[in-house]
Amino acid sequence: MPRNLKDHILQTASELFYRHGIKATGIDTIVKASGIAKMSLYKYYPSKDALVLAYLQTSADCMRNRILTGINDKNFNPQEKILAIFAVFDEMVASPDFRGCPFINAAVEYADVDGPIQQAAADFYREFCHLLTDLARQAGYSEPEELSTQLSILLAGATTREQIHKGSGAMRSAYKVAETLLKINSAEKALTVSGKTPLNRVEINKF
Amino acid sequence: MPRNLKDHILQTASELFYRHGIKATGIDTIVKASGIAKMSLYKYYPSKDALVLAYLQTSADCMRNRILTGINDKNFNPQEKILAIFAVFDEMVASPDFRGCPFINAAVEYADVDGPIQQAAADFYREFCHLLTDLARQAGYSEPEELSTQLSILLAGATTREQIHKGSGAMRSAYKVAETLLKINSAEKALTVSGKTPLNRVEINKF
DNA sequence: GTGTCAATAGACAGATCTGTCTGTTTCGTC
DNA sequence: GACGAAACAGACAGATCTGTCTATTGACAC
Repeated sequence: MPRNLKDHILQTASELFYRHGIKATGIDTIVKASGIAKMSLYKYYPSKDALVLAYLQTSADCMRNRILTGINDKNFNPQEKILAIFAVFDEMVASPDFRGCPFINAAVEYADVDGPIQQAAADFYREFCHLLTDLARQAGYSEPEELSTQLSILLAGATTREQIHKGSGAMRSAYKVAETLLKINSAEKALTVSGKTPLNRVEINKF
Repeated sequence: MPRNLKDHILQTASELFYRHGIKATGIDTIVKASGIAKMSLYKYYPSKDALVLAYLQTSADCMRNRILTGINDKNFNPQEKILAIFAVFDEMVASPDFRGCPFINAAVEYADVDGPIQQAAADFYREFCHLLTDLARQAGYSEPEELSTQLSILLAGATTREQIHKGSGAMRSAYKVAETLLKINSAEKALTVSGKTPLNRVEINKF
């Protein structure tokens, strides 16, 4: 059912790369699974590395979409948006197909290569932290970069833990910690600015 | 300089596995790097998988040693021991040879294999969480398992982040969060038990 | 010296992987 | 029906990987 051959190849390859790992997925496996000819694959993707890069690209697009949809659909304030990101991640790890973060996995598989694949993985991570920092800044926190680092650590750690022990509920634990951090930093910031503790407006409570 | 041939092979293999990845390290590479004959390797380790398992075993031993040394040397109380674990991890990620957690990396490389390698990785993680839970219980926290989950998330997340972006100081951020969590949960526990807030005894401040 | 045994050196088999090449088939357009 | 481009089918080269095999070296006990 390939509406577009190039996309069909990429989609099949992406599923296999994510499920079994990149190095464990050979070209012949992709060719057989997608039911296309090997020459067609090499026509659209001149090498396996090119295909892997495209896979990481679409993974980044997909992730970005899910996150932005999750935080922009309802009219959340910045603080609520941050917590909504944890809800998006909780959905992700709950999927039966979940097998960790594609970027971290790729970075691990291409250990010593300081090439485009490592770069792509690091780039997405950087972009993601940037989003968190922006939200923290918009929410008015005094140390947005430190806070976003802490939040990204929680997300990466819970993702990893769910990868090793599926269904451990790690993302919900991470959510609780994030809630705490937002409350505390919010209070600190308010104290330094206005001298009194603001209301706690974090009441999404998806969990 | 092989005092013991078997150990020498394992040590060389371990360094290569950790630095370049397991699948990226071939038997011939190990043979050349260690300066031994291939038959010697297969005499002591009947397959590459056996060598990988031994690698994970020694990694676990090494990690366990460092952690236990870090928390048992001085006479820390349980709360201080928990924070001392973060100090040990901060030392680890600061090493120029640091390239992430060997167990997580192995689990990622052997994605779909539900065999002994995945098992060994999951086992260490479980054992480690157990230690954290015990310490949390000894410290008297009301929800030791939830707390240990949160702490392990912080450690795994900071380890991952340092792997992707070396020298980002993620472990110190994780340390700060851990400190906060210990304070807060300590207060909660004390309130439920005695009705008043205890002194904050966490004053290691290695950072 | 001689026998024994661990270790070496390196060829080898068989499998697998990436990437190329050669035909053949299919299908839309004229 | 005829043409041409796209896709298929699969053999093939060359590299690499695991694991085995043979022949040789070297050291130590007797």
